[in-house]
Amino acid sequence: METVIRVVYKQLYRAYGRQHWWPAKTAFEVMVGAILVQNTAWKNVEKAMLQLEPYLDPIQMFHLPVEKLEQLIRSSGFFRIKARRLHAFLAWFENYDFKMEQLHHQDTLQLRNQLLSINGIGPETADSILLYALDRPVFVIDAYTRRIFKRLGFDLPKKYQDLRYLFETTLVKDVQLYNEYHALIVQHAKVHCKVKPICLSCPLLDHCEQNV
DNA sequence: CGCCAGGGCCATA
DNA sequence: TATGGCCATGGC
Repeated sequence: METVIRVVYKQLYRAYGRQHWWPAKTAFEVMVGAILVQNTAWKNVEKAMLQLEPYLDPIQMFHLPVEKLEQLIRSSGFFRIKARRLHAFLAWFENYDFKMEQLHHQDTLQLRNQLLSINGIGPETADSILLYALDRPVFVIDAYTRRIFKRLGFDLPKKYQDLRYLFETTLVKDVQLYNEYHALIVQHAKVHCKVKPICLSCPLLDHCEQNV
């Protein structure tokens, strides 16, 4: 299993190359995007981010009326819930004076627990923020990760923490590596393994039991 | 047209 | 602990 995790990374990197994620200008945008993209196509998030552009500042966004915020992020779906989640996140960020620098002083585990305590931020969103906005060595697990390895015929741990632990102990503890790997998994999912499991051009073909 | 996206919460059993 | 309903828009 551990070997496969490393091999899959090599294969994906060879097939798709460097991904340079997260697609956002600032760390704050990354955090906002991480919430908006929950169970949503990134395309829809892009439109919302465009609407949000004049308010892409934590203080301004926090003081936005929730109804206004709802309309701005409408295209990202679940807009009422997500507006609340964004606001809850910003209320937490206020504890750090809305400053990224303050966040950087905080311990990773502390940050993770705090993020998870915010209503609307679960494991994947928290870890996405930690990895892609705060450059912490945290491996992000998503549905694609489970799907890909399941297709390869492996029985992964069901619990999020266990699966994350597996990746983090198998791979070198490196921010750039975790960043690339998760990005590659998402990129791969966009091209292959979407609905039909059979893909002859799949870079993981040799390992995929569906194709044998 | 119907399906489903880079989840998470909450109510049940 | 483990399912199931729910949230909602837009691309394909």
